Amino acid sequence: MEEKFLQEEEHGAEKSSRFLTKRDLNRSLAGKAFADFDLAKSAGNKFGALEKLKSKKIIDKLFNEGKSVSQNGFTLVYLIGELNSFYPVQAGFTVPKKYFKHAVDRNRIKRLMREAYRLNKLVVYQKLTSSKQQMAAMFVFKGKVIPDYKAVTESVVACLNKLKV
RNA sequence: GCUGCAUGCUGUUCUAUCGUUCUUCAUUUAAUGAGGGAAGGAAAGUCCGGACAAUACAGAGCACCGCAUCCCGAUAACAUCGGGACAUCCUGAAAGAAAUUUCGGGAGCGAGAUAGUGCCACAGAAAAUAACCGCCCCAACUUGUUGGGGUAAGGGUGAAAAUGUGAGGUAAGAGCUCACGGUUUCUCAAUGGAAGUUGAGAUUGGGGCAAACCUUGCGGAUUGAAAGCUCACGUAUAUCUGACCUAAAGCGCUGCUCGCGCGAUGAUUUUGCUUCGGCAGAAUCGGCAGAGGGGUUGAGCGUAACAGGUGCCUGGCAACAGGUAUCGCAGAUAAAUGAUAGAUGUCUUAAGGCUUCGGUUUUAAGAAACAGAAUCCGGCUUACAGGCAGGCAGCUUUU
RNA sequence: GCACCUGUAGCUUAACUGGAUAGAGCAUUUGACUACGGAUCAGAAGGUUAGGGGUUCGACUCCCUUCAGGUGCA
Repeated sequence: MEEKFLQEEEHGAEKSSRFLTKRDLNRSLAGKAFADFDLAKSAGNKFGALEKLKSKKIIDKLFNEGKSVSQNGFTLVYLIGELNSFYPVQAGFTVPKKYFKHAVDRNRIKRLMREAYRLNKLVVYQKLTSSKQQMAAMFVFKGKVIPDYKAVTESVVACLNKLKV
């Protein structure tokens, strides 16, 4: 089941290759060689576009079939499977509109979560690389008050450690 | 000087480390390096007006929706903006016996109540063809009652009672008459660029509500960037059921109506040729309702150069316009513009030093709002810590 | 982003074309009945009609505005 959407992506990529742009080039190249992923070479504190979870298909699949762990109001939804990316993990961050009406507050929490993930993602990368697996992940904040950076870091690290990979 | 109110402007700055996004160049083939750009006055609400895009469009009437004092101007346009005027409302002072008027300040989100319909609870005789009590006249007799009539001065009810006050007049009363006011409409004169204002004269007797229906005037084609264009993928006008129509069913012209047009020698789509007038070929063709099944939901463009910003000059009371110089100023899409640490400016509090008692300075602690672009502009509305500016009101001090 | 709808007691809802004290059911609470509880009977409390402003003599109702909640889109 996990291999299906990868095949579809490759299928589409080949057929549309006449209309490729720079962005498409990155995508097709990244998709071809997860097996060559070198932790030492690509690792670091960066968090580029290819490490972000953007495909609507995968996100739908993630919320339908994924498992979750939670800590202090932070929920991490994840799904082991193959991605169309070079990296072992693609991650996204979201805050529901229910408890935070203003876009400023939602953006602030997402930024804090992204920063915490960026600085602490190596643990997961090492695990997944050693077991040759890929994972889609989505962090959801369900609390009612805006947390500070310290609390966010603690909770995100706790979530990552709880993962059973 | 302090406090409060509304208005306008402003909306701390910098360094280091680690990062995000767009873009240019280089190395070169996937990433790395270097340079540059990266939220607001409201980016918000989506309340108006446009640009832009697609679709539609011979025509008339009706319906529907929106706007609404008047004048002059501004603007691409607006329900917007600037300047002025009036109705109306609030408030202070003065005059008068009173109605009311005059002057000052503030608001002013406002078409028509003699086109028609409707509504005005309770109370009250009566809520819009006013007679309950009262007042007056006449008649009758049982001599204080009944009947007929006149009367809107007085009573009380109410949000509102039929033009206010005074005098004449009368059987009693009444704009019935007069004076002074106010209301409606008109004429003349002065003044002003105009709306209007002021004065004189004539006329008038009609409660309120149109943010009730409505009438009048003006305006409005519909849908919104999830528009739309290109590419890729895919493609079904399948099939079944129901009632109906059988050359008029229907289709088109804005939703409806009228009217008109088309309706198989036809219509629509499409291919080839062409002397661009057409010619030839192919495919499809009654619609309605329901059931039922299938596919896509990726990429690029639109998309960042303009009713553009800033400075200066000119015109204008101003909104704004013209000229000139200069600048290029976000472009994401599960959605970039951040995190940490430190310094700095502002304010508050506490302690200390100096002082010409107005302040100034050092240290420590704390505070800093409303809020995040999503096609783009012009407005409106709402939110907003602190600071600045001029204005108004109150209190206090000095002269 | 665009278009639209709805707010009445704790909950579910009435209130006519503006007219007065905003009415009911469930829940809550007090008392009665019972040995106790339930059911039943009698009573009570609970409303900024989402907030603010306006029109009107008078507003849940009409108009404007803000807030909250919800719906739809190729």
